Amino acid sequence: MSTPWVLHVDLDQFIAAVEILRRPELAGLPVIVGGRGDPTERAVVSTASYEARAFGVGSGMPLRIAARKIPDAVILPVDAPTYLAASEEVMATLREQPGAVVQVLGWDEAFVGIIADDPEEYARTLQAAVLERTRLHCSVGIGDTLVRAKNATDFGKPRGTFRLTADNWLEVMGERPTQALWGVGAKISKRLAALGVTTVAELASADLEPLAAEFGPRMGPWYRQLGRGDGSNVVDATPWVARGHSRETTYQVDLADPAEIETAARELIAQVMADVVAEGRPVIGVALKVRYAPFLTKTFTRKISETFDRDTVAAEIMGLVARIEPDRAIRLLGVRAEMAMPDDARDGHTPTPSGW
DNA sequence: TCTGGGGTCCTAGGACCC
DNA sequence: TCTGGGGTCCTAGGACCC
Repeated sequence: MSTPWVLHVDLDQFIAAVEILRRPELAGLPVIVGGRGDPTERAVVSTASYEARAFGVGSGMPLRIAARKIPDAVILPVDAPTYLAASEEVMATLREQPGAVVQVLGWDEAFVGIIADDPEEYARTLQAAVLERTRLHCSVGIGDTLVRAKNATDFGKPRGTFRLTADNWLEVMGERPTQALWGVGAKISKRLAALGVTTVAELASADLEPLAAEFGPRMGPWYRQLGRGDGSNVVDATPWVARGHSRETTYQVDLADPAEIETAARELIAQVMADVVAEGRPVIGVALKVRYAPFLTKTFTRKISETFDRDTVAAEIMGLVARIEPDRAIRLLGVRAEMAMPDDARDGHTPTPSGW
């Protein structure tokens, strides 16, 4: 009998794998991709190859620390256009699979909705197609909901498949910490622990009232649902519409001079406006993010109720720049423009990690 | 060891209106 | 004289994801 399934396709060490494709001599070596490839700069690791991960290096780690852990690692700069091109080929391959509904989640992952009676067989065919077309390996999580498919993928890595359904969810996930769930990070898992909830099974059977009191009427119930693996099984292929665009830069040397700060802000504004003009949608809000050294971040926002031209948008942002506290060194500046959404793109929705 | 850059969504509190 | 109750909008901040 054919039933609906959700597949979660995740490329194995995607960025590192793409780099190794064009430099095959790097295969088997600890490869780290991050920043401009210079470990003396302020930057973090985007992806580490499996060989590098064996030394404890992973995404998000400061490049400087990664280089210290693996002195002879190959450190490469991030080359976004190349990864995007590889990603588009992978996604095109997924869309060619019979009956596949594809929802892209990022460069290296997607949900694929299918109707099949043997989802493992479908997954293996899909993996072979991706490998043949792109020479990239992927892992596939199989589930009866989006959440279960997403969580299943880790158990299939690398190059394998794993199935999580209502039948084996608690058996497989129940004793794991809540942070293993997609959408529960360090902060939320700590607040859950304060309520006496440390495992997935405990979250799945927790009382709603304390959860709602702690996290609000929407997020409280949402977390318990995550703990159960329940939720939608609908894969949505609707093209993604950006809510806004932003640019931010961490300066290698902290900024202190007001003239320098103004120049930096104007550069970011020009970049963001270029993105917005390419979209052709009106700007309805702007924001300025400031990180004072060493690590205090502040955000100033300004909502705009009319459609403003680019000069007015720039002027609004410069008005926010004027609120930067003087006499404090600045490590990061970010500028963001929020755009009006098309009428049909703001339907009611349930809370979702990273917008699916 | 010292923390990138691009996004998304939720919550709390104040202002303002009736 | 003292201050209800509901609603909406805006701002700031927090948390998470890849």
